[in-house]
Amino acid sequence: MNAALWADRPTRHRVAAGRTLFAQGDGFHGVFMVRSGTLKSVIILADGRQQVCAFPMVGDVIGLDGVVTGTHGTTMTALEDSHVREVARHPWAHATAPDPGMQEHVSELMARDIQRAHKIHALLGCANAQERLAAFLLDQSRRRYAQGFSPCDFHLRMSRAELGSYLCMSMETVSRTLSGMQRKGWLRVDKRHISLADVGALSRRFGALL
Amino acid sequence: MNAALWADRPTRHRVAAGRTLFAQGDGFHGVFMVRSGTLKSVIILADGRQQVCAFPMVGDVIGLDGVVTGTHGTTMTALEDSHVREVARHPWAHATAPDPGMQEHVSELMARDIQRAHKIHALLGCANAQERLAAFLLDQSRRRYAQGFSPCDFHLRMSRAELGSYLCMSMETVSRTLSGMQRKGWLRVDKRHISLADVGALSRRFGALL
DNA sequence: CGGAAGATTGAGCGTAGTCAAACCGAGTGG
DNA sequence: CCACTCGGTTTGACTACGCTCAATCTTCCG
Repeated sequence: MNAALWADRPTRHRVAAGRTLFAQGDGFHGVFMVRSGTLKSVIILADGRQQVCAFPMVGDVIGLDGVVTGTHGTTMTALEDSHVREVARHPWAHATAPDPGMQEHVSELMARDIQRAHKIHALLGCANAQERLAAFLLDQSRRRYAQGFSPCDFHLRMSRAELGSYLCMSMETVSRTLSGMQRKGWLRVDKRHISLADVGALSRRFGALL
Repeated sequence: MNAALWADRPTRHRVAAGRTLFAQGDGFHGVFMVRSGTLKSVIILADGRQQVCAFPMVGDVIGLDGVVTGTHGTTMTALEDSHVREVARHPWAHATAPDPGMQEHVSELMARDIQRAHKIHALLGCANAQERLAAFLLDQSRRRYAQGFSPCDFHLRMSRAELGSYLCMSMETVSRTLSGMQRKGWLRVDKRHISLADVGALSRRFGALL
């Protein structure tokens, strides 16, 4: 809400593309807010299987999951050169009266995270491959638009495999489904660049999923 | 952590089986903690499709998602007669200095919710029907055990259809998979009663998913 | 130029969904 | 007491969506 709250905290970090901010199992460092760029949050199961849980972007708060256990539950890797700001080192571990305004704000962002997770759960349970992908693209469109960019043209920062993991489908299905949508004239795909032909029509067809 | 914090709040509610505590779209009432019983949290998409997001049980905090938007994002229905306690009516809506200890505690529970959501996402992405169901049963086993009950015998409070929705599979697949596990001698199924034959063996085989 | 990583496309297969029938237990009422 | 309904469950048969395996192509970069 009011980012100026932490203006006096000089705890900025640059995370180069491909570098990890923190890894699953690491001791809890703190909570960060993404200032620029895109990252991916990955869970690694005990047997090595991996799952992308989120693609945090500008404004998102990351590292919250470590609050409970004291160790991070996911590995956070930058998909492109990104900047994050540490908004709280030990927001709840120390009983030393924390900044109430900060905690209030972080709580709101946590609630938004929970809501988002529920929606993804619904998406995975209710939607097929095409619907999932369309919903994801519409979400990306919205978020880019909210940042002042065109809602019709944007670059995906993640590989087909990463996107597939996030949406719980194989990268081949991602590729095939994108091709199919292009064949239907809904969008244009050029590598990772997406041009939505008619955002309104897409929203009307797939908006129920968001 | 210290439930005594709110001991002076007499805001308890009884929710009879089948009744809803709050519905999607309702104005935000408050945050509740489950004191007894089991509920289900359901998202209803714009086109009517439904998705079970969680089965809150004793100790879980519910209603958090309404904090951001001011309206509840899910419908919360009791699967059996349950009791909840309102732990905060408007924890963040009013800037009037809220109880910092309460907010701290709620934040921890929100973080746990986020972690849980990530694990479910991983489960849906990485595991097949059998693995999902086994992971769910092991989770139930643990939670019952944590409440002082046997980890081997417990009652499922939800129907096959509700369980299937939660795990993103059809109720027929739930039924078939349970039958298959019984055939392998891993457990006994009698209606909604589950008897795990060897929790250790199950954990060894499917523990990687939790 | 050659190697690597990502993306696309095809062929074949398998898991889980859909449709349908039968079963079961709990209520309800004739 | 039996017949009936109704919701939940089980099981079968068939289908299809998406996965796996594999080949090809592009782009990027040493």
